[in-house]
Parts: sequence; C-alpha cells; structure tokens
Amino acid sequence: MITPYNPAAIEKKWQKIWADAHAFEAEKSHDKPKFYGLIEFPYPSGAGLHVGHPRSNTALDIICRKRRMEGYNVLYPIGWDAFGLPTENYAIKNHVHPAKVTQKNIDHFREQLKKIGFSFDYSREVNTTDPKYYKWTQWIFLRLFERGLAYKAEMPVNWCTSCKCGLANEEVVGGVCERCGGEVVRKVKSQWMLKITDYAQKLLDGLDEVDFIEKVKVQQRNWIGRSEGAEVDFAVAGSDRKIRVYTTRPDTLFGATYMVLAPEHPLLDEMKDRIENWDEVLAYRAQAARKSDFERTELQKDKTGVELKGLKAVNPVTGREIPVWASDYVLVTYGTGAIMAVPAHDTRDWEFAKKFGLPIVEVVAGGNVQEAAYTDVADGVLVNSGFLNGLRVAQAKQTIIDFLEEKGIGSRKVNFKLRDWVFSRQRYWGEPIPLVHCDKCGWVPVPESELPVLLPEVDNYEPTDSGESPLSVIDSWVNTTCPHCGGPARRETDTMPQWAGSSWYFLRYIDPHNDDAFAAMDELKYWLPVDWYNGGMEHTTLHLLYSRFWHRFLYDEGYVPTPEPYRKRTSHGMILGANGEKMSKSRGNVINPDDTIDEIGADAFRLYEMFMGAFDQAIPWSTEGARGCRRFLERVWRLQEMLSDGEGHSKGLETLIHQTIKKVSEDYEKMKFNTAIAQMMTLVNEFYAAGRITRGDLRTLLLLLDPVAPHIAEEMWQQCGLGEPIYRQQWPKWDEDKLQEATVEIAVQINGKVRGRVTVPAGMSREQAERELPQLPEVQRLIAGKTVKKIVCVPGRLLNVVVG
RNA sequence: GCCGGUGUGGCGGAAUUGGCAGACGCACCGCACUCAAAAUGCGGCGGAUUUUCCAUGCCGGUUCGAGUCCGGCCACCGGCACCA
Repeated sequence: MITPYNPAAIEKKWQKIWADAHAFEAEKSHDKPKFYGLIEFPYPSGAGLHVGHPRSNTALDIICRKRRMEGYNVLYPIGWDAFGLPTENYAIKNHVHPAKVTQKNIDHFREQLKKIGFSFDYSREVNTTDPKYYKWTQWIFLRLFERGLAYKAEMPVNWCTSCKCGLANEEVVGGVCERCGGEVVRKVKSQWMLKITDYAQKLLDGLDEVDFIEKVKVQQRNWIGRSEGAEVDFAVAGSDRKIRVYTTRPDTLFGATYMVLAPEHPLLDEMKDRIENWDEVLAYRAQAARKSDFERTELQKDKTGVELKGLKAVNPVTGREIPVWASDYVLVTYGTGAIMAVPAHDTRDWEFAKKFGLPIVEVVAGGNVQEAAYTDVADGVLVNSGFLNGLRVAQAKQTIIDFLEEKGIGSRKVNFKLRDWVFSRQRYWGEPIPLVHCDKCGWVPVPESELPVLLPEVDNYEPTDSGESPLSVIDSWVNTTCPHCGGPARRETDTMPQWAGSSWYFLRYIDPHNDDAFAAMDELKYWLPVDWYNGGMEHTTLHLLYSRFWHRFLYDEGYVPTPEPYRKRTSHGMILGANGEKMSKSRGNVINPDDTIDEIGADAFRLYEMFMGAFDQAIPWSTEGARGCRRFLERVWRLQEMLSDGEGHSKGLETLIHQTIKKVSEDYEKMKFNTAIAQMMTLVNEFYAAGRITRGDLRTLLLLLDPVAPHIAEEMWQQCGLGEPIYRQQWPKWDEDKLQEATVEIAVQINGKVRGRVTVPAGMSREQAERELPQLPEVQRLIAGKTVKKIVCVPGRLLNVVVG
C-alpha cells in the first residue's frame, strides 16, 4: 500500500526544497541561451490574491519550467506595483502610513504566491515604492524632461465649483457633482504631460516587428488612430485671417457648404468684435463647457450649435462665401479644432445641416444625399467639382492635394487620435516628480546625485481643499533652493501616476540591485527583449502602450539595446463567477484561492486553472470541475500501486506515449493547456485499462506533468526513486517514427456518409489505397449493385465511394 | 455607429485546418466493492418514429464531403466612440 496523496504536506516540502536550493533563480552566467518570461506584476491590494492572478502566472510558470528543462537560463521574476489609490485611501481611512499598508499587503501576496509553487526568482523582487527603485523612475522622467518630452500644460479637468476639487468623469452626473450636487465645469488646470504623441508613428510601426496576439495589435492601432488627409486653409471674408481645417476627404472640398469651429477655438475670441451675436456664442460656449465628457459621449449625440453671425469663410475652390458655426461636435483637441463641413458625404455634417437647414451639395455620385450622407469611397465618381469631375475618389484626393500644395493653401497631413499622457496626480502615494520651480530659471531638474527625491513623511494624506497634492502643504519639503542659481525655489508637489513604475519594471528585474544604473548594459543585452509577456487585455492601451513608449525612448537615447521591450505578448481570459458573471464582492461570487488550495491542493488548483477552458477565453469557475482535477491527481498518485519494473514501455502503449509527448510539448507552446492536460488524462486512463505502468512510462508522464503540477510530480519522482529532482531533468523527446500504430481504422463513406469502418495497414499511399481498398469485402458489400463513379481517399482517415 | 471576438450535448469544452462531430472533464444514470454510505473501479450518457434519419445560432451556396470555405442575416461578449 502506498501512502494517501497529501498535497498540503508534499507542497510545503517541495517549496522548501526549491527555495533552499535556489532552484529557480536565474543564473548569473551568460553561457546558456536565455529565456525571459514575464507576467504583469501584481498590485498588492488588501483583498489579497484573486483567482485571475494564478491563471496568468501558472501559464508562464509552465512555459518557464519547460524552458529550464530544455536547457535555457530562465528569468521568471516577480515584483510589486505598489503605488496607487486603494492603498492611499485605506491609509487615510485607518490612519496608517501607506508604506506600512503596502509592506503588509506585499508580505501577504508573497506568501499566497509561494503557496501555489510558482517558480519565480524571488531574489530579484522589485517594489515600485522602494526609493531604490523609484530613484530610477525619477531618473527616466528627467531624461524625458531633458528631451522636451515632459512638459507642463494647461489641461481641462472636471471641476466642482462647490467642493473646489477636480472630479473624474464618472463622478459627474447630469452636469452636477455626484457628492454635493454642485455645479461642475471644465476647468483648465496645469498638469505635467508626456509627449507620447511624438512616438505615435514609432509605436505603430513597432507593432509590425513583434509577435503580439492580433487583437492586442488591433486595439493599439485603433488607439493610436492614424489617419491620412490634408490641411486646408479657408480665408475669412473681409480679413486676412485664415481658418485651417483637417480633413480626410479633401476630394469633397467642392461640397464644403459651411464650416464648424470647436466652441473653444481661439478664433472666436479674436473675431468677437465682428461676431454680431457674441452674447449667444458666449452662452453656447458656457453650455458646452458645462458638459462633462460623459454627457458628450454617453447621453445624446443630438447636434447643437450656434452660427457666428457676421462671419463668413470662403471655399477656396468654389470661391463661394459659406457660413461659419460653432458646435461641440467638433473637438478642439483633434486636428485643428475646425472642420469644413461636407454634409453630402459625412454623417455628422449631414445631421447638423438637416437640423439647421444648411445646403447639401452632392460631389460624389452614387447615393441620395437628401436621404442620407453618402460616405462610400470605394467606387464613387466626382460631380459638381470643377476640375475633379469624373475622377474616382482616390484619384480626386491626389489631384486636389497636388492642387492645394501648388497654390499654397493646403498640404498633406497625417493625424493621430493618440493624446499626450496626463502625468500629474494630486495625490500622496506616488513618485514625487523630481523638478523644482525657480522664478528665475523656470523648471529645473533635481540633480542626479540628489535622486531619489523621497516622499516626505506627512500627518495627513488626504487631498487638500484646493485640489493640490497633500505634499503642497509641507512647507519644509516644498521650499528648497534652485539647483541652477541657488535662489529660492519650490518643489513640484504633484506625483506620478501609477503607470510610471510599471513602465520599466521589466528592465529592473534584469539587474535589480544595481545602484549605478537602472540596469547594466551587458545584462540588458543578454536578457532583452522579454521573450514572452502574458497579461490582461485591460492593459492593452494603458500599461502596454506606455511601457513600449518608455522603452522606445530609452532605446533612442541609447540606454537599452532593443527598440521593442516584448517579443511576444499573449493574453489570458477572465475567470468569471460560477454564475457566468464577473467576480465581485457585491455579486457574492468571488472564489478565494486560499480556500480552494486548502480543499484540493495547489497542484489541483493549478491544473484546474489550466484545464477549465481555452486559455484566452473568459470562463466561469466550477468548484465541481476543480474537484475533478483533484481526482485526476489522485489517479496519477495511485499509479504507484501498479508500477512495474522496466524502463521500457507499457505493453501496447508505445505509440500513445510518443503521441502524448508530442501533443503536450506542442500544446504548451500554443497555450492550449486544456488539450495538453486532456491528453495526459487519456494516457492515465490507458494505464488503468492496462492495469500496470512501467518505470519508464511513469518517468515520461511525470516529466510532462511537472510544469502544471510540480509538487506531486517531484514527490512521486522521488518516492519511485527516479533520480535527481525533476527541476534538474531534461524535457522528454518524441520519436517521429513511433507516432503511428501499425494499423489504422478508416471510415468508409458512400456519397460522403459514413457507412462502415475498416482496419488497414498504416502508411498506404493514396494510389494504393484508392486501388485496393474498394476491393475489400466490407466495402464491396456496401457498394453492391451500384455504379462506382468516383473514389476519394484520404490516407489514414477515410475512403469515400461516390456511387450513381 | 465602427473595430474585434464568440455561438457545438444538461455544463466547461475537443475536432491535424475541408475528411469518422462531441476527445477530456463536470453533472447525471447503472453495475461492482460495502451491513450501509462515502471513496474507488468498471460501464453508459446529443435527439428521435433507431437496419434509418436529424443535429455545430439562422437562411442560401461551393464540394465526393462543410462545425471548418463563400454570400446574406441573428444573438451575445469586449473595446472605441461626434477623431472630421
């Protein structure tokens, strides 16, 4: 009799052995080929680990354990993305320092992760709130500042006039403050910005060089939002002022029957003496400013606007005077903040024209522009367009742009939807921005020797009434001297957003204890790029884009050796509650990993997380399913009872063993963990059917199972005396010649329908099969009395006889 | 509205890319073991009017053969959303 399977004991045992042996620490030497596997480092929240974390972690743990067995030097690090609001809010509420809360949460997370047996290299842990870490976050910021990529600008925020504080869009309901009911306006506030827009094209082009799952690429491309068009100048009648517009449809210029400016467009103020209804325009502008982004997008898209009476623009190709309107359907933040309206061929312009009775002139034939805007560009032909008449849209675009450039009234232009990154937060728990402001010298960077600029101790982390950072009230910290002229100066009191620390953490893992640089170049050259990065879709346009931006900047500055940080990016699906809904405390469907591990063990938990369904898809949790995985491990455990001597194969199972090695090896690489596990289950079922298993076959099974369920694999390996621990073993190989049985069963179809099966020798050629198989008595019986018209054979699969 | 994804048994899901639909697991049912139950083992498990027929969201097409390809819809999920 063997001892019962006791996961609690063996998991603890092996976790200690691995830790004592430093089994999973990356080797210092650069002799072996390297593999850098990365998962998104967790935010150590007070709630502890979620079942979603282990899904990503286990997946790459499987890949990394397999890579080690394949002879790679593997870096699989872990760290803590620890700055952020939840911790700060908890600290405020409970009067504890956020650093203390953070430390406690990290300790809890680490303990939870260790219980699951991930093969992380804990000797390289990073923590974004550690001054030794954020020194380098600040250092990178200063490099950006030096290159003019960090700048301070006035940006509109939602401002509650009663609370005197900025609000998130979600906090504005019906144009009033959610908390106090006070009026909310857009207030322009001075903020630090990062010029990610300078990198729009590089970030777009870089996507062609990397192996990211397609939907990540698509989402990033959409977010960057490149469009090609032209800028065109329209003269203001009776003035030398011009209105510049951006359009993707310069071919429709003859159909531009009015213009629209964003309410915030500077021309309004410039021309206010000529605008006859200025009061009305001001009222409209105020009304537009009151709308939050939420209202502008979520509520009605009903067009509103006001004509700028007394102002006319001149269509540069028709020479006609056209009216000029202001409307909030034109955004001041995109293009030039002004458009030429072509109601016949743009849906929004069409709606606006219909509402306000503006003329609609068809310039591309093919639709009925009184009924709807005709926006098809594929096969339209230009009409009512002077020298463009008869041209197709694509040709017309070329022709008109050449014409505009020649006349000096327009030019080709590429625009991006991507906006610069608002980098300021008026909060305590973030990296201080390492700049001081001097009245004489302006913004001056803190010298590198004085980094890090430490977060000062404060008594109160609460946001201030003025909406300034809590740091702004600590005079002793704020007041300093200018590093440039030595005169009095004030520190920047805003902190960085949470995305700062996570934009480069994968670089610090490479050389985490380096005090002279964020990482040494020879280490970076060896380890970069990250070979495989798995994470959530929710970070596609935030973290993933930001970190690509920082990395690309560091590359351009010569600090890192690769233009892209990540070679391959995959994405896991969300784990839903048993009811198919998103897990949340309020829905009461949260599964706690600790409870599950206590019940079924870490190996079964890991196994279930990988078996439950396709890795990239959202899957509901099933406690029964998880127990089924525990059952499978029990079955594996009891294979010890039927262990027979011999390194060879269990009778009749040689083919299946080789098939399993191949399938598991390949499926792991494709992240098809569910089918890899199914294949191992099939194999185990066969051992049971045979009633015995050889040592050789058990060896193979345990090696294949180890990446998913490492504790049980190591324990059985040891108990059966199979040698050195598995983490030092080699990954098994399959033999191509042994993948096929000597005979195969093929389906016999008559007119495409299965009518029978025959067993034939494997490896028959198509010609031989088509000649010989129809002669078999089983087949003859099926086609008796019919005229054979055609025979189709797929070797090893089927024979289809087409009869008349 | 635009972009992307997904629709297969009671459930989670398989299916060499056009070749035996439902692997593997869950749930359920039966049998063995047991005084009994649990656990375990073995077997069954899409539907029906069962020699055959119908079944992969719906309608049509291509093909010897379609879950897979083509055309047209529908539903759900995710992202973006007045981006000119």
